[in-house]
Amino acid sequence: MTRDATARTARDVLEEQGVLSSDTVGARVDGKVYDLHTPIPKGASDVTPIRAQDEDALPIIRHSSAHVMADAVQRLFPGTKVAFGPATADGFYYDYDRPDGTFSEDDLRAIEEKMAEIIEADRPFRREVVSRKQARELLKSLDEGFKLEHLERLEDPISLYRHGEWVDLCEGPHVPSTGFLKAFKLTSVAGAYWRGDERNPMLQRIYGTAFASPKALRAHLKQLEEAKQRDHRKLGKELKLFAFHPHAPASPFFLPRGATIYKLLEDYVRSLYARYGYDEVITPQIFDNELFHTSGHLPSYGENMYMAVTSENLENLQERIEKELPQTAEQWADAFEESLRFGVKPMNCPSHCLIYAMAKRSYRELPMRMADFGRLHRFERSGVVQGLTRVRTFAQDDAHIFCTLDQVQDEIKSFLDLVHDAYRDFGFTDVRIVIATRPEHRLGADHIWDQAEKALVEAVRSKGLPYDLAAGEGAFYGPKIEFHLKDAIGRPWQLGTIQADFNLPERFDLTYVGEDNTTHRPVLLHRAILGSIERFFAVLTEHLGGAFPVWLAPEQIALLTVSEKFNDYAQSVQKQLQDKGFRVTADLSSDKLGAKIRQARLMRIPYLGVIGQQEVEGQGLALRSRDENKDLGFISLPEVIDRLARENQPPSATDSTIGDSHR
RNA sequence: GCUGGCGUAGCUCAAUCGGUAGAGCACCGGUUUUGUAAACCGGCGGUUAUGAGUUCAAGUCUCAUCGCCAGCUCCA
Repeated sequence: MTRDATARTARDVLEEQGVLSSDTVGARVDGKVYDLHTPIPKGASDVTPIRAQDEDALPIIRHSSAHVMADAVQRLFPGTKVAFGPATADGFYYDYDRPDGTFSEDDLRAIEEKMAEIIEADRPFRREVVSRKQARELLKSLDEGFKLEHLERLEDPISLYRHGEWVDLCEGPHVPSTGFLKAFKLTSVAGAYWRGDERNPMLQRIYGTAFASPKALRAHLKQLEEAKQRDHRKLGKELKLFAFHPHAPASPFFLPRGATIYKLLEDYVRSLYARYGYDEVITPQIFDNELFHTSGHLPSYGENMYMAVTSENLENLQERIEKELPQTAEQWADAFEESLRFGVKPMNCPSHCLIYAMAKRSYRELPMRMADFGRLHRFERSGVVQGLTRVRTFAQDDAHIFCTLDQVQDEIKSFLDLVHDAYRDFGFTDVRIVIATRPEHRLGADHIWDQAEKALVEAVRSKGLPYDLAAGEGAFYGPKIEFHLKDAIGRPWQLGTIQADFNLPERFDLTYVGEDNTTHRPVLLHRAILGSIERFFAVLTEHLGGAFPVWLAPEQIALLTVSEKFNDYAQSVQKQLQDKGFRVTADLSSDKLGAKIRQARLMRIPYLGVIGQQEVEGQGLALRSRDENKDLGFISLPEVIDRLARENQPPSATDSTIGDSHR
C-alpha cells in the first residue's frame, strides 16, 4: 500500500462538512469523481457528495456491479478469465474467456444469486496504488492474460481494486462496499471480440443493469417493455405496414397501408423541394462499372455493392476461361472485370455527376439542386441487418447541390431551415447538431478544408443554433453536419446530414464557366433530410407508437355501421369523402359496434364515424377521435369534411411559425 | 462475417421422459341486426423452416443449409 497516511479522503472532508450520509457512494472533487476512501489532492477546494439517487452515482454503482459479477462468475466457473468490465449508458457488462463453454440463461440466474451473496456480505471496496512490477506479478499469479496485456497500455499510476478476496486492475471509482448495490439484473449474454477487433478471439460478454433502488430498476425494465411494444417490426406486422420474406432477406415489402405512408413521406419531401428550389430527377439502377471506377465506389465501397450479370456476360467469361485458364490472381481479376461489367448503384451521387456533366454549365445555373428518390442496393453482412433500420434495398430523400464555394454557406443555412421545418412537422423537437471535422486520412488541401469547415460552422452559428464538434469524424472527402434527434422514448437517431465534397467534382472533372469566363470547379453538397425513407419510417413508427396523424395515416377515417341497415348510407358517405380525397374505409360486416371499434382502434385509425339511425336522419356521423379517445358526438358531414381537411396537412402548412425562415 | 439463442396453421402461442400435432384470433359458411374495445354455432387450415442422420418411433436428439432475434465488428 502506498497510501499516504496523512492524505485526506473525500470521506474525511464530507464528514467535517457534516454532509456525509449513509447513501453517499462517492464524491465529486473539483469536478472529478472519487470514491470515499481514496486520498484526494491536497489543494482540493470543492468537495461535494454523490448520493445514490444522483445521476453521477449510476456509473459508480454499475461499475461496482460489474466487479461483483466478475467475482461471482469466477467463483462459480473457476478458470474463467476476465477482460473488460465497464459501465455503459444503461447498465454494465464484463467480458469473460470461459474455457469450458458459454453462459446460458440458467447460468445468469445462478450468477445473480451468487452476486446477491457477495452483496449481502457487504465487503468494502479498497483501492491500492501499486508499481507496474507489482501489478504484473499479481496478474501473472492470477493468470489473467487479458489484464496483463491491458496493463502494458496503461499509464501510471496503476491502481487495483479489491472487495473481499477479489481483485481487479481498475481505475475506479467504486461504491464504499458491496452492500451499496441495491438493485441489479443480468440481462443477456453475447459474444464480443477482445478489444473490439474482429481479428481477435471472441469472448463471452454478460450484460446487466443496475440502479440505485429496486424502484428505479423496475422503471427501467418497464421502459424496455414500452420500447418493445413500440418496436416498428412488431407494429409493422400488426398494422399490416410491411413484411419480409426469406426469398429477399433484409429487403422490405411495403404492403398497401405501409406503401401509402411511404408515398406520403416522399410527397411531403417533394412539397419541401418545391419550396426550397430543388429539381427531381430519375436515374438508372444499373451502370457500367466504369462509372463506379470513376466515382471511386468500386475500389472503396465494392464490398457493399451488388453486381449485375447477364447470361451473355457469363458466357463471355466461360469462353475466355476455356480459351486460356488464368494463371494468377491478377489474371482472374482481369477476366472477371472485363466480362462482368455492371454494378447496381449503392448511392445516387455518381449518376448526378453524370447529369451535371451532360452540358456545359454556367455559374448562372448554380446552385443546382438535384433530388432523387432512387432505389439503392447495398449488400450488408447478414448479422447487421435489422428491421427497416438496416436493409439491403432502400431509398433516400437524397439530393446533391452543385454550387460555388461562395454559395456553400447560404446553401447550408437554407438546409438548416429545411431540416428543422421537416423534423418539427413529424413531431421531433429534440434535435442536436454535430459538426464532424477533417479526419486524419483525407483528400484535398488543408486550405480548402479550412474554408469548408468554416462555412459549416458559420452557417450553424449564424442561425444561432447550438452544436457539438466531432473532431476527426468527417468523411474523407469533406466535413459534415449531422442531425441527431431523440424519439418519444428518448432514443437517439442520426437521420439527416449535409456534407461538403471536394473529391467527386475532381474525379468527374466537373466544371462551370464563371463570370470571369474561365473554368471553375464546383463544390458538391450531399444532403438528406429524413435520410433513408425506410429508416425514417421505422423511427417515425416507433416515435408515434403506430398512431400516425391524419395527414400520414393510411386510413384517415373508418365508417362503422351499427347494423347492416345503414350500409347504403355508409357507402354513400365513403364515396363522398373519397371524392374529397380522403382515405376512408367502411366496416360493413355483421359484427357488433363494439367489435368494429375495437378492430379500428387496434389499427390506430385517427377517426371513427359511427353510423346508425340518428346519423342517417341527421346526415352526419357520430365521430370518435383516436387521440382524444372519446366519442365527440354527432357531427354533420360538412363539418367532418372540414375537420379532416384541417388535419390533412403537415403542421407547417397551418403553423405560421414553421417555414417562415426561408420564405 | 463472428458468438449465443430461436424457427410448430396467416397471427399469438401450447404439446410432460422421444410415443396419435392442439387452442384462441384471423379466414369460409350459417344464425344474430346489433349504439362506442371481442355475439353465437359449424367448418377450412400443418411434409413442425429446408435437407440429411440416429431410433421400433423425432416437433422433441445429432449434423448441414436458410431465415429471424440479441450482441460484437461495420453502417443511412
